[in-house]
Amino acid sequence: MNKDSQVSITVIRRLPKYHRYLTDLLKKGINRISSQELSALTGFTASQIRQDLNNFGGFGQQGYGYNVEDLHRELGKILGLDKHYNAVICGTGNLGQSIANYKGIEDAGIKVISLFDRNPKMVGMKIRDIEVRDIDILEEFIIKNKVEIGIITVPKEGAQPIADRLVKAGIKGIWNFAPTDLNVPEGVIVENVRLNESIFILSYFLNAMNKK
Amino acid sequence: MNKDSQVSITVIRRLPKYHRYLTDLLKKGINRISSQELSALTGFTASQIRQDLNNFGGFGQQGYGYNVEDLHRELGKILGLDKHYNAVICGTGNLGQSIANYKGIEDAGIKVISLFDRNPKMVGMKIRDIEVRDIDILEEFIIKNKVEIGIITVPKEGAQPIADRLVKAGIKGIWNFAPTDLNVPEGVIVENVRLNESIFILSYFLNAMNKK
DNA sequence: TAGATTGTTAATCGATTAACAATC
DNA sequence: TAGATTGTTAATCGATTAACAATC
Repeated sequence: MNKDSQVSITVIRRLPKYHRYLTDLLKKGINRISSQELSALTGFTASQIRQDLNNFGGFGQQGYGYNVEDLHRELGKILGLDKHYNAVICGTGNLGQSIANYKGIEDAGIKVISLFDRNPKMVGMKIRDIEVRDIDILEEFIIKNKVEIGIITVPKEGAQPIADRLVKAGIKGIWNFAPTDLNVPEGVIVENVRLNESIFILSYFLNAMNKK
Repeated sequence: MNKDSQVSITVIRRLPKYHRYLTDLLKKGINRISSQELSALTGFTASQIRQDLNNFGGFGQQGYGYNVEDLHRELGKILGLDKHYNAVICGTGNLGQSIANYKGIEDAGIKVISLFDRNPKMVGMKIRDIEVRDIDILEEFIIKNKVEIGIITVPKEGAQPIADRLVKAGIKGIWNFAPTDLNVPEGVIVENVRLNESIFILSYFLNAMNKK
């Protein structure tokens, strides 16, 4: 319905980087930036930056550039950082615990309100003041607490069954750390973190470099 | 020098997914697959798959398709999974510990042989049988043990100084988990894992979805 | 041989870059 | 006003898809 939905994924994936540098600039007290200066910071071309931003409206001013505070705020809105969501983490292995301790998640307006595990030894424990609950009460908890995001840090094999349960309980988005492609109905967002693919890419380039 | 280096990064980033599905097929004992079947699995078009693979040579056979074992092995070689590298993890926070415990890293032929931290309370501890050493002896250790990969899991501010030290000590590749863009000399590979950007993207699509 | 499926060229599509008029 | 820099159109570049001859 809105023009946001037509903006290509390649553009969207550049937005967090813009936002990150604007956060830095804001901290430094810089209140004005040109596309050329942003280009020097981000490595994207000035032309591309202007094109990207203009997908969402004219945030700049001719002869001046962009106001850092305004642009930062607008990008934040576009990224939905002003919205608040409850999340749960499924799987309390090392990765699940890392995510529970990861502060960056709050910058996206997301609050982890419970962890879940099937291991009775974990149930009842607290990680950064967040309680670990039995995976049996997952659906019940999600519905009761208006949880909209499920974070999957269980092993590969368990990921799809958990995703199915999350979806059935009404979750809207999944942050998936399991190295598998989840099948979810249309309308449910899945964002994958592919550690395995990332390390393979590093290996590829090391290998390619050595061949030269 | 070799044709690999001309292959575009968009193609390279699809290779791990091919490899992953071929690993699955191999486990299932399936020994033949067509580009069309691979398409159904991966979601890439059959045409794209044939194009991608032909960047590295003709692995298929007309009228037959691809031999799963052969293709799996060839992709493994292309990704350098047959090579072995020593790695160290800098930073023993939750993320560093997760990575130390992450088994997927071994699939890339990478062995974490030490962790480093500046916190004296951590030094001397073991994580999954890997010793935590004082960050002061980082360079010495790298040179002595032929370490080629540095994994950065320290906070944002510490990332660049650590990267500089890693590079000076002769490291060839960096797996960077800090939310910052590292400056390294040409020839040093940096592969970033951007948890902050990933969660922002999830937020974006949740927000976009709700607007519809 | 007939059928199937690759390898590869050509066509299309989309993303990036260049250029410049609009305008602050 | 003159200078600077955006917003936006046009040109270029690269990636994806379609098509089909080659060939197993």
